Amino acid sequence: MKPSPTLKKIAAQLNVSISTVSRALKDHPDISIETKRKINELAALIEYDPNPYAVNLRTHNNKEFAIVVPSLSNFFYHSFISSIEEEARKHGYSVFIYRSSNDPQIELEILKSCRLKRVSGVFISVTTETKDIAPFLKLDEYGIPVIFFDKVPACELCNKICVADEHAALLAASAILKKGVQNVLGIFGDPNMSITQVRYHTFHKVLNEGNQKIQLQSVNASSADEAEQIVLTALADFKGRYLAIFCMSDEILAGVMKAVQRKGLKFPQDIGIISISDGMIPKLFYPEITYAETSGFKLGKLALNRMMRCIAGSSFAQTIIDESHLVEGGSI
Amino acid sequence: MKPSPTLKKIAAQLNVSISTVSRALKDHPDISIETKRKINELAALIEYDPNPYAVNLRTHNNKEFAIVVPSLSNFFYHSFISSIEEEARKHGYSVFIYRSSNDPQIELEILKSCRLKRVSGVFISVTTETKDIAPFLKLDEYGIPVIFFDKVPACELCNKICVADEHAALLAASAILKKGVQNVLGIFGDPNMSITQVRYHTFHKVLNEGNQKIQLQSVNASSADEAEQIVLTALADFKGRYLAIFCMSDEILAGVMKAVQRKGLKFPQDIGIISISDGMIPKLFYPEITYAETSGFKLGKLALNRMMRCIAGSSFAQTIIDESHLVEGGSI
DNA sequence: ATTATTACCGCAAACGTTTGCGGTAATAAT
DNA sequence: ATTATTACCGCAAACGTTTGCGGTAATAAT
Repeated sequence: MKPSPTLKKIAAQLNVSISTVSRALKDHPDISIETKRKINELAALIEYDPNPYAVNLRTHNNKEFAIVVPSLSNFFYHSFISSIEEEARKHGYSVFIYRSSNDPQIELEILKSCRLKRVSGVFISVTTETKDIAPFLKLDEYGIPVIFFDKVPACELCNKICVADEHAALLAASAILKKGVQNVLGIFGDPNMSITQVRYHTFHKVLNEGNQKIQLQSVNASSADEAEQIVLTALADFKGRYLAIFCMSDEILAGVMKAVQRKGLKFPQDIGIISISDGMIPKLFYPEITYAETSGFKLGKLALNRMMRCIAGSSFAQTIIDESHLVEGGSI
Repeated sequence: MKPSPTLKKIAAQLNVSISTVSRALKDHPDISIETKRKINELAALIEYDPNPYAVNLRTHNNKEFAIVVPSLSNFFYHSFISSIEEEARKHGYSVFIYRSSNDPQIELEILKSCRLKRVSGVFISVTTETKDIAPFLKLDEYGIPVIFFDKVPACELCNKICVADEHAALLAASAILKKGVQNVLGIFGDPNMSITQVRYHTFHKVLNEGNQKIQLQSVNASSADEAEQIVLTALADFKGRYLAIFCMSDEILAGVMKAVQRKGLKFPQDIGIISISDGMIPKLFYPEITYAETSGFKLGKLALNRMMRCIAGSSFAQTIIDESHLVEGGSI
């Protein structure tokens, strides 16, 4: 366990003061080029790097962003995080990721840690059980901007970056209308989640506003297995009539596909399928599933942009919503 | 931007010294219960939390692990990381995740940051281009244990945690033998990766040692699309004969399934499929794909256990290899 | 030859902790 | 009534930086 190089050691070796070394390494104009040269040389030789704890204790600022997510296994997060990281690096920030395991207690600990470490900013997708936004406001009090994404709390004066729930649902519904399908089964997730409500509402509104007669049935499924069962019974109900199934999420799509394969149905001939997705699952099937895309990439750039403004002093709260687009796969 | 509570403020308010406050909060026996009570009360009231930078500067130890991965979109990582986190929490450690984007340069920066922050330990899956292990040895010099997992460098005296490449390939090959299939197509990934070599070697060895006459053909595919093409041409070659396809990875499985669906083949009747996987992709199909599992969960526990021993002073390098098991899905 | 400017550097305090050591008042032992 | 013990607390240094301020020697201006 060898000791780390410090300013003090450089100073002693070169018979100068610690302040001089510190200033030389920061290229301060007060220091002569000759001493700067000597100091930089020695520093490079012994591989000096400033102790971040000492620096932070003194200066109270670090260049780090924290991203907090409930889980890692999510393609949307993946693209969002990649995007943020790439952009943050350009601004000289590094980012690390915390995982809350969808546990509000752990989330709280993570937030506290972010606060104590005085990170420059926090991007967070909250737990499904997160109700209390006080801890987030507290971060703000300490001058740490918080930007919510994907799973956002119901809070007016927060910065939020949302996937295009509404637009995606609209695109999917429009696609169904264009196909002239008569019977539609919509499968949605947890009815308590705002994402579900928005998608449900928009989907229904668009389908009902179209001047076609559509028999629309909607149900909620809390798991892939449940979605599978729903489809199996629906297939019996709609026997003989062409049915289009709308899947609100990848998880539901997975269950639906299980049922479709189990029954040996071909799409788009026997049945129509359309989904909202980040694009991974839909591409596993043939024909590929048609979906309204919710990619995190552009959103990440927007989020970081918003963050930089917050750091620059903007206290203006804003909700940014991405646009979606339809990816035709041939499943409807 | 309100100021943080500090020991000094508590001390001033209560007319005691900073040392007394510090000791009281740590339940030091030198402090009377009465003063302890007062101090703890005030600390709770103003929500005092020690400044981690000051603490670390003084004590040189934090209770944090870093996990470094090339990418987040990987189910094996997901289970491995979950497992590590869960276990680490029990030991009072928190963990954060760094993402190298498979870029050796970024990886280097992350390692440096880990070193400067004197994290308690690093779990890392290296970049595919990482050749130089010097930076890792340097961490060791500073007393920071490094445990490699999944993508590990060729280095004898390192702690490594590996998925059960050999065992998984063996299980898959044995399953094929048991089914008595005559024609086998093995599709493997990048032939330069050690993981590919091990799986290839074992798979071939087991199939050839079985005293059955098997026509085995193996190819490498660097993408899902390539795997799909391979299957399409193979189906023409093996026309009329029952074929079993072994997929070394999820990516290859995805390509294979594309071809199988495109041709409208049913498994296990028309074709047999078996894979090595963490279990997500295989469960999307019906029947589910039979696969040899490479789960990170148990491995994570083992890795953390090894880490705790390293921290306790063990300098003994060890390679831990997980066992795999076959998950029957009905695809062969 | 005195004064003002410039170039260069160091002192010392501060950030917020932890901890060895010593010190006083109260109690217990001679 | 003196000495030894105990209970409780504070001083001060240290961790490794940064930075305002002042200070000296050399140069430029009077």
